[in-house]
Amino acid sequence: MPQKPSIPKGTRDFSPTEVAKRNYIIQTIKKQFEVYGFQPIETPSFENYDTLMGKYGDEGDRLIFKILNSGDFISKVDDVTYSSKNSSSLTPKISDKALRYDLTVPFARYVVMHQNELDFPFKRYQVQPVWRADRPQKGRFREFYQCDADVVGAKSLLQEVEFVQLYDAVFEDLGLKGTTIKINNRKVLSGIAEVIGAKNLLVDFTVALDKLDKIGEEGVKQEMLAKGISETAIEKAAPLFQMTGSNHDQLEQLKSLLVQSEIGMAGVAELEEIVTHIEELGLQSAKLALDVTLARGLNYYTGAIYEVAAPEGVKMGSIGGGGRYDDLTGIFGLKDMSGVGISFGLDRIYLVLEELGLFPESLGRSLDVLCINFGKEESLAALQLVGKLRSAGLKAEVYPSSSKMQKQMKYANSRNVPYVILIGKQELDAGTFVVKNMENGEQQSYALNNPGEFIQQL
RNA sequence: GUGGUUGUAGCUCAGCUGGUUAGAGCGCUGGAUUGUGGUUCCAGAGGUCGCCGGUUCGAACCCGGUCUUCCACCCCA
Repeated sequence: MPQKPSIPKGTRDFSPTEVAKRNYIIQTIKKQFEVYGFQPIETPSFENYDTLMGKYGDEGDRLIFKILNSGDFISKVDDVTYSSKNSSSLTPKISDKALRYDLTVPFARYVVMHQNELDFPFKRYQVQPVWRADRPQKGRFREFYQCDADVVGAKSLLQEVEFVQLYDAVFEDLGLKGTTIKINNRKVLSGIAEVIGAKNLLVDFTVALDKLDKIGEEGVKQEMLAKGISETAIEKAAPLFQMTGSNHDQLEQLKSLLVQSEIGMAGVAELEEIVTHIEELGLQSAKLALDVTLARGLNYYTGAIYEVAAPEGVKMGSIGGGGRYDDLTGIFGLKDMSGVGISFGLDRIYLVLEELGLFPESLGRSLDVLCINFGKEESLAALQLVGKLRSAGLKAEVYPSSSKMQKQMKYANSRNVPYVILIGKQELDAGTFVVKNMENGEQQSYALNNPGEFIQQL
């Protein structure tokens, strides 16, 4: 009985066309990363269990794919743990490796391990798959690519400014107009929590606030109440729900709200500097928008937070995100190493470009020229010609067998080949080859000993 | 992790209150057309109805389980 082929939930096969499109996005991103001075590194697909666990919160721990130990791992578990049937205490005893969950934590580990070889500030980029044991949905996979660029060892806000420009540059290159780069600052959120007297409920407060555009003002208030935030605190936070106007208008409103909070004012000052710089430098097609409700779950962010929204009308979660983390390497024993970085979600950008029809047409072209095969003698001449075309950098091939012309033409058609070359008996005798333009059907004849004439026409 | 949803030919989908040999369009293969594709005409191939079990004289259809898809939570790229 043959096994029915299948792949795990949330994973995908990629066809030649899909790979071409994905590579197009990756190359565009990598090119800008390098133009901005980042260097590539790669890290293993799986890390030590302890490297990853505890870095992403309880929710994150649940979504990490653990790798079962090799050998007779179960016999090494003590009876008490084994019979307790408690997954969280049993897992670390039967698994000491786990699949990479993102690229930031492995990068932090990398920086600490290689600190003596690195020149700081160190700017690295990394394009690799990550894995999450999530339940798949549209734009959510269990295996997907992240494209990260981070700087460690530089506290200057100029880095934050550059990352906004980098986002803009990539989306401009991809022809993706109208993206919104949302920006906020963790210090502002801390300040607000402080001012309203909910300092110890910062996380619950920000998570609830983050949902404003989704569940509305009433929904947010209810969730805050449910999380134990007092009504007077929520009352004080009320101005946040009505923040309107330009980035600067909103900053002014924040200032009056946060005047009592040192950390809050520091966050506002940072935001102001970034926003002002970007205004002076200008952006090509993206829009920078201050969004006080932007929270982002990852708890290692300490300063700026970014999130990129697809153009209006495209229903898709964020296509990129990032921020400043002052002490990411601290957990691995390297103190005072500030980092800031951004990430592009390749798979989601793909879906957005597909939905908007923004992939260049040439990506579907796997072949520039197909040579029709008329028989033994003719195909030899065809191979010689194809060799010259290949030297000129054209993707060219001879149809492998002298099937019916109709079949060969159909093949050319379905492979989207723009030019078909015919070398039959007549041409061979005359020392010529005929080029058929598949788009308009026009045919032109060239000398076999001078294919350069044809190549120049392209 | 919670709740829901989907699965029929390579693709997109029909298939009535359970009732003979499960259909269409597109695609594919062959022919009309022995040196010309994307239009047309003719013919043909192709299906364990996701999988396992149950109810029934009888199941694509009803029930249970399982896998998958998509959606809402949770969270997130």
